[in-house]
Amino acid sequence: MKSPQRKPTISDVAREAQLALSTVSNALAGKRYVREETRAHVLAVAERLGYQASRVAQALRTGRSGAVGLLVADVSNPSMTDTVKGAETVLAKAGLMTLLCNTGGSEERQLDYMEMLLSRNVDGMILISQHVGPAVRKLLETVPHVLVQRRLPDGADYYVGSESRGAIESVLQHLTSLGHRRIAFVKGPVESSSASDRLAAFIDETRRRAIDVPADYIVAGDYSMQSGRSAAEKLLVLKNRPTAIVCTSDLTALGVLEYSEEAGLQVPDDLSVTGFDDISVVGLRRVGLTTVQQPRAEMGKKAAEVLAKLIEGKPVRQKNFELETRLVVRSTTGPAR
Amino acid sequence: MKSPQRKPTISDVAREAQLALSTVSNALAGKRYVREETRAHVLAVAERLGYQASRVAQALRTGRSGAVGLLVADVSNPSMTDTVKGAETVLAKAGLMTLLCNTGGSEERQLDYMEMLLSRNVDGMILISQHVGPAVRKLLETVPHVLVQRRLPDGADYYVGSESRGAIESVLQHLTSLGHRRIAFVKGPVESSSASDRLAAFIDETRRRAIDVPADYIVAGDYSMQSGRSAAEKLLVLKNRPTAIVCTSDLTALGVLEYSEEAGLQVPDDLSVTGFDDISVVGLRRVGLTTVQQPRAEMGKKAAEVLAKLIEGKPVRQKNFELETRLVVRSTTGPAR
DNA sequence: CTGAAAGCGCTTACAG
DNA sequence: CTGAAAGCGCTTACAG
Repeated sequence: MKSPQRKPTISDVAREAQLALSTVSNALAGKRYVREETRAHVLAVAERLGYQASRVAQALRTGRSGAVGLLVADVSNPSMTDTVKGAETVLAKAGLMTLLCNTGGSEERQLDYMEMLLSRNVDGMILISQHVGPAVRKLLETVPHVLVQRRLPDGADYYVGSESRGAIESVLQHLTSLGHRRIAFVKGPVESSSASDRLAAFIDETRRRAIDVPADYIVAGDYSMQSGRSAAEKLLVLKNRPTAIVCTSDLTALGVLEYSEEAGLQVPDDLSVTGFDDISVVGLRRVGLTTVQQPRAEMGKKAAEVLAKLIEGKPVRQKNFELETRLVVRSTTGPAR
Repeated sequence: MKSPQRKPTISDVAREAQLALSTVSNALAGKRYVREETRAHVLAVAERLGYQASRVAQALRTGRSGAVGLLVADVSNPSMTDTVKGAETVLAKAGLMTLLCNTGGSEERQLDYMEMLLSRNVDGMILISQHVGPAVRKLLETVPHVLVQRRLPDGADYYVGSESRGAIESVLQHLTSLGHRRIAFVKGPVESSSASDRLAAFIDETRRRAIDVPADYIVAGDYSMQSGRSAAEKLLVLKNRPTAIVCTSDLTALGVLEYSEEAGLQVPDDLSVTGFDDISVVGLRRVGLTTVQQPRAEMGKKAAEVLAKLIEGKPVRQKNFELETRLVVRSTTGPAR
């Protein structure tokens, strides 16, 4: 009579099957030469006892935990959430569990999490828009990892992002074709490489089109809705007010819209606004935001695919993956007055 | 000279500190009687070597993994995402890591995940809107757990939800005060206890107010935007068309709005619509959805708090937590014509 | 093809 | 207050 509480272990299976522990292990793993009958017998006994191998013991013995750390600034931010889901789904298929770490954008919390992950022997990490300073890199050296949306300029890491330059280019193409020449820009967080890519693209593209961008047309932001509001607040009091505002996140664009409409402006008659991401709600006709569609779920999936390969020791030749973006024109952009 | 690759283990610390392994372990754990000087010495050596205890080894030895499974149907669904974040944050503070499991609403995947979690010796589980059938309950028996938003009628589990009845009551109070008598209702998924709570409340409250609800005023839905669209499609062709549609999720309400406006109706002049959740975007003036605010983050936090206590073996007397909801009136509801 | 033994890195009685 | 030893549940050379 076994205690009903205790989970059966591999020894229980071995005893019940009248075989050595190692034979059971080999049979279960499907490795080495185990006679077909033996294996079948082992499997049957394991099944009957309801045996489930302890991943904890396996992890200790093999050094591989079958788990991956997923670090993200804010899981509840709609522009991250699909990436998280995409990554988790692919990881699960690859037999890897996801340890979710919501860092809130704090480097300290990020480092704490990373150490916890390392003490749990994670097989790898995915960092979505995380800090990549020296302390972080130090820890990353010891483990396979993929960076998403934020990287270091040296390009030494595996990186998945989206194509910034083409995106900004298509936004400017669209706005200038509507006659806009006074175009402002709301930046993303300074630490973010994708934010600086977009800014650089904006500067280059406006220059190329001989569009003059006064210094006060470029305002700070951090991808949040609130930063959109304050950006709008600053831009709309300018003497030579912009006729269009390019935002680098949908939430920011929504903040700009909200503030501008509260201030009595008509969109798009008085002001055109563009976003970045195409989060689900902005496609509603009530919102109708013109924006750059980013393949958010695909970015998560791609990052997970690359990481899974790295973990399995398969080579991944390409280091940088810049997925394609696409401009979606809706109703927040119109002809310049 | 140590290999730079290998992480230091407790033996390394013991050797370096010239002490027995067990003394180091005791010093680090802060347990038992270890002389202050000894402890200080151990700590210093551990620090110097950069020693981090292996959680994997600890988990195997103690049976406690310090990890918790968080099961959710869809992390990218804005009505779940704050709950996930709230739970993760509180768990992290309690020293528990979160294993994220995106089940996609499939009971099979849920069960697979649960077995994986069990094989990893998780200390507990939080199930957000998950299945709670016999197979699931069987597995739950072996581990502390808290259910969120969906429970079994027997009330045997710890449960965190939101107050459905008062919410529906306030919606009906609001609509009837605007003169609505033809009020339709879009249901949530049938397996969901909160969905059935809301339906029951709707039926009771309309009856109490002597409002007649024809059978075809109550239509199926699953909280998704798409189900809102199809619900609207069905409702708007009825001969005796409703003047108001009560939805049990914001996404559904957005779907209803979208379809109705495409069909040429004016909201709220031709039709009033209410939601449930108050996800962030519906508060924008462009959307302006009248809805029931649910304390989503708090639900996650509460669930995590309860679970953390259960794991620490502290008693939690209250089994059911129904957090308060609040009606937020915006611009999708108006007088019945 | 099968079995006996060591060991992954810890914690915890137990003895001193 | 400190140390020697067993054991958590596995996998993996190694020998047969």
